[in-house]
Amino acid sequence: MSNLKAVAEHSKVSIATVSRVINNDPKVSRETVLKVQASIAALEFKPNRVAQRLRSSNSKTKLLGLIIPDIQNPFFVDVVRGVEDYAYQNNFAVMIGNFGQDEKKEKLYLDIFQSENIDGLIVAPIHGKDKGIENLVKKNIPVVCIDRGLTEIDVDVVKVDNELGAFNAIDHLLNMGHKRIAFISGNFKIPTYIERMSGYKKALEKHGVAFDESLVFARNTDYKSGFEIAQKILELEERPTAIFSGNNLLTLGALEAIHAENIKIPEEISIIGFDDMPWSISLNPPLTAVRQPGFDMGRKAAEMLYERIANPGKKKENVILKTELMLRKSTTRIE
Amino acid sequence: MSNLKAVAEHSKVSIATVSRVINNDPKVSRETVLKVQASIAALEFKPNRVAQRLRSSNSKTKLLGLIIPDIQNPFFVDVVRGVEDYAYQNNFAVMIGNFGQDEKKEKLYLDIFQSENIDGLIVAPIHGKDKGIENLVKKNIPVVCIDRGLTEIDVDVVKVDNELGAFNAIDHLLNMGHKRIAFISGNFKIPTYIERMSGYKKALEKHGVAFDESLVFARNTDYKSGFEIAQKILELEERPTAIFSGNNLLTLGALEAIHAENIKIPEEISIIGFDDMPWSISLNPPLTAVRQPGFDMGRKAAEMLYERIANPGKKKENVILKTELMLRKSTTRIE
DNA sequence: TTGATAAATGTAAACGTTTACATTACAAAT
DNA sequence: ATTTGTAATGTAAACGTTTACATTTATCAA
Repeated sequence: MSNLKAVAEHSKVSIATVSRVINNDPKVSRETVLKVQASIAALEFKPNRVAQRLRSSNSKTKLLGLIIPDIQNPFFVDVVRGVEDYAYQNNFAVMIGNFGQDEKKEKLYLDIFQSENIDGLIVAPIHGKDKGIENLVKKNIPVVCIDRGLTEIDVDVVKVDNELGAFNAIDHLLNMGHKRIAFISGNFKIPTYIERMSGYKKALEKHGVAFDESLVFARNTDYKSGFEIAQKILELEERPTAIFSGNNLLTLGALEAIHAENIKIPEEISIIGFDDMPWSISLNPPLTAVRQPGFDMGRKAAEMLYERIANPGKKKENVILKTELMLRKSTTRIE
Repeated sequence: MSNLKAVAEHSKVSIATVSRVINNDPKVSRETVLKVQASIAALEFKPNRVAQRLRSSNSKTKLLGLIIPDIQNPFFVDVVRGVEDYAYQNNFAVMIGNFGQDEKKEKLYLDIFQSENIDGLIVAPIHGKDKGIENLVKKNIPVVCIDRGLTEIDVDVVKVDNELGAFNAIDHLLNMGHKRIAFISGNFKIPTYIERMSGYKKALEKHGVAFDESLVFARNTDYKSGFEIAQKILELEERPTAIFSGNNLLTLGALEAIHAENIKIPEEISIIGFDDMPWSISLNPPLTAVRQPGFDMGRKAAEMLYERIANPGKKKENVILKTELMLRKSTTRIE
């Protein structure tokens, strides 16, 4: 690869001048700008971003870190797309780390990204007391948390009103006459699920239905967990009339378990899933789901990160986006 | 962040010695190793990967580029997971670029990744004559192509036998008595679709069914295209009895169009999708699909890249993985 | 003509590493 | 006592930029 020096020699100026040209420094004459640009084109010179990043701490070389819990979860894919969309428009490159709910892996990515001198980080913390992320914030590295916040420290957050989202879903079921509603949750270490649980309880309260702990199941957030938990639910002596499933992978697993038992949805059991997906409408039957605006969350987070990089001292923000209950065919009224 | 110098001062050795310690250079005494390691721990020193990368060209700082056409396509998500899995085990970091079938964006990522001094690149070329990628290969930057190869130049490739995959699907439909089989394809600039088309034709040939160009539709590879093309297909005066859909997003779009018209699958129309997905089994009805081993492709590509980095001169490889036809409920026999 | 001021360009240090080469210390061989 | 060899460590240049500061050149007022 050609470098500044080569360009400088080619156009018979100093490397400083070339550097100024590529950085649009106004104090270089029109004439030399053209000359240098010609050389740059001739030699197909591209500035080395590694050297740029090493030299200048002030985010000349735009690089952004994005750490997500599970790239198999289409919700996070939407988030990635949102971040990437904004980044691309603003000439940032994005480095993605996927930690699959493995705390060690999350830590590793935190370290690597730091060592890569990223300008800022967007991350979905594995839990609310994530020390690794706290440290970054304390070091004044720009951080925006997504989907989940941090409890011990003030930080920018973009999330969804999980409590209200869950509340609305359960409220809908209760309105349709359901009383025994099972909840397939993710691990309660994850703040999101704590909030959804809280929405679940509040809705029951509102309708004067007693909370029954034996209807709540929390394991991992993957397909298999959904499948296994649903199997257990279906075996219960007094079978629930409805299931509220905590994320899209759990829902898929649950659906498979239900279909495997040849149980009819919604006649024999109703189901609402958290997370709406492109295929929800093509499922059997079309799934009633709580829609999270993943793309918007990603975009908003990137935007906020951008602002924080530009202005590190500014007050921390807490953005809460709305969910939407998408009514389809997987729920029905019972008496 | 603390640096080599700080550690050197703390442990009263030269920075060269510290560098040797972090690189496990055998020619440093047991004693000093311990002393330096203590300082490293005390100061929480992490080597700056940017500086490492700048200084040493020989891939000390393991960084890998991965460029994919569409992160919304779960097939590519599987590929990403495969690559990441291998990378993580071998202490590589992965930088991901998603170009959304936009050639400009692909070019930009190619440039950026190069400027980032990546050690190697895994990429799904936008078409077979991709000059940008050709250039990288010519510059001896380790490159592995995935899903699609390059026609003009010898390069490592990991792909799937698209022709055979499509052949088997169409053969299955023909065996069940279908004669008018529509093909919802992606753009024929993309080699994958050329190959699938070829399999489609060969199957027709085998069964002595005349090829009817008006049954082939090629547009983009997204949800919307699938929906719109399916609408057109359903409006055809003589409606096809089966649809072969070129990728999972197209399939989803097509399904929605079919459901919107209240047309029964498979009684009124059969459908097979290329790409099997976790939710295929929960679709209405469970979808017969051609399964591509995305995760394995990703892992294999990463592995090959690793080998090429270690041994740049080695002969280029061409790995072709098998597809599998997952028989479910979206196809039926007709007379 | 001179001196002052501004504009354009150049010089060289710095960013945090790696590494070729030089130096030191010490044991073993002469 | 001198040489030789080896192991451990240090010195300084290099990677490709940016940028504070210095220098040159041009412009213009006096």
